[in-house]
Amino acid sequence: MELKRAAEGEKGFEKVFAFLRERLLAGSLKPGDRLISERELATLLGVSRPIVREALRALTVLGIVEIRDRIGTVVTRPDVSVLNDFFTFALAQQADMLDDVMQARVAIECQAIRLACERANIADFERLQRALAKIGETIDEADAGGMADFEFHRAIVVAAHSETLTVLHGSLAGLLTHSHRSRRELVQAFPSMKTYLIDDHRRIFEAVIARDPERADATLRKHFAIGDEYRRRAIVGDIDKTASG
Amino acid sequence: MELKRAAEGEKGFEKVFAFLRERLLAGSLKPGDRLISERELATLLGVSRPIVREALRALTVLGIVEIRDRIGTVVTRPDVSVLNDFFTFALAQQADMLDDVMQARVAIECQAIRLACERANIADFERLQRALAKIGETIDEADAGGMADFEFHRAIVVAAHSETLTVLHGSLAGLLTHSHRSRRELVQAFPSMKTYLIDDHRRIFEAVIARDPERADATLRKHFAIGDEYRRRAIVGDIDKTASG
DNA sequence: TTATCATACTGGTCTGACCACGATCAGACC
DNA sequence: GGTCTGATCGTGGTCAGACCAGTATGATAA
Repeated sequence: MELKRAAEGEKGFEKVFAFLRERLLAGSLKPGDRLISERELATLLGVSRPIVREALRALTVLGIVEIRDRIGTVVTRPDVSVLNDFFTFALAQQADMLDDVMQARVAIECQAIRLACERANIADFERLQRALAKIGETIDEADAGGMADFEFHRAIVVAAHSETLTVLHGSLAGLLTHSHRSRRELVQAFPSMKTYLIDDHRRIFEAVIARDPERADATLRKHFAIGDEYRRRAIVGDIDKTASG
Repeated sequence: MELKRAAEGEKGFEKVFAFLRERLLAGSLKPGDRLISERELATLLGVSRPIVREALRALTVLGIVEIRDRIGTVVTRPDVSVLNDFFTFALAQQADMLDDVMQARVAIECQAIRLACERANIADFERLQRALAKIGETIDEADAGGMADFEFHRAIVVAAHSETLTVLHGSLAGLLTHSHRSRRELVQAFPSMKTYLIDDHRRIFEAVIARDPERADATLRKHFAIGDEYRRRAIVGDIDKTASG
């Protein structure tokens, strides 16, 4: 794609950034590797050092690279915390993005649970079971409860044994972390939510145990839909009429 | 001029970045606002211009700000597409697992098609229709055929009207681009694949038109599964016994 | 009033320098 | 011979001033 014009057409910052991007994407620069010095990079690409520093700083805020004072620049393992930075900024005005990110999380998790049904091993089952138990134990605690919820869903993705899905889910879930707290406050407003949380997660767990992808997917999807419904009611101010039907 | 390094604790880049972050989070800098010039910012914070540029560039890659040549730096509306860079880099480092990335793509696309069933408008339908027609027209061409295939799937995601999904799909599809060519070569080896390609995409299209999320998801999922099956056979060297199964 | 042009300002970049500190290895010391 | 020490070199971190190429604006000319 656009990787090939790296050394030629672009100029200045773009040139350096594209150069490094190419190496990073191609795999010739792996996590742990140390880049050549800023000065060498500058002369190599025919630009000045400040420009090189712009590019390195850009990669730094993207979490791709780490500049170590008086040591050098090393490639790091992508860190999700970058997304939190972005998210903090993004949320300053545009709160509607949350729903969008949530859609992506649902996507990843539903695919993950399908794979989990195929690939999960005993250890995965046990992890899910522990997370499920934790959800029951911490149902009345806001923070711990949210944590337990998060752990359960993470366990699903881990059970899929797909690193890509794990990374994506971790990133997306991280973005949603900020809203977790407010979401858990719903539990106080909607007493019926407690049984929903416990039963729903148990049903999801059972579907995975049964290694039934379709059921697991459907159950998980329904789980998210109900969560949305609760949130919708909270906005409307409709307090717990769920039992009435 | 005196150097006031101990002034604010942070220094250099951090100082500028923190300064701007404050204004951005506090809301005193809103989208559309134009920042003061780099030179003014530099003298204001007691740093040099290159440092200011590092900070501005950092905000640029985060999608918070846009540097316009000879115009100035303006605050932009946060855009999810900045995550594209991050995900591209992050996923590239585990590129050995193409199949893994494919799973993520399936995840995104299946979720997208569900949303598309709800949100697609006439323009989306028309785009899908055009892409579908293109697939039929280019069925015998390797490159154009692959492009048409990609366009169709992209049209699905676009129809979901979710920027996050679009960005993620774009990143993942980009990573899979390298394998596209080899995949299209299968069409030559498996004549039956032509009807598969055309009919399958048409069925997917019809499901979206019918606004039937379940059917669309299932059909799309099956579409991917069949593609996998063809690839598996190609590896085994089993040439076109598809009609039998 | 309108059209043209000079000027001041913007970002984009380069050059060359200084600092403080880590790494390294030769030489001194035990 | 082995260990310690210290000078040198390389690194990132930063600065100051300069030039370029366009834009925006206002003053001047038509």
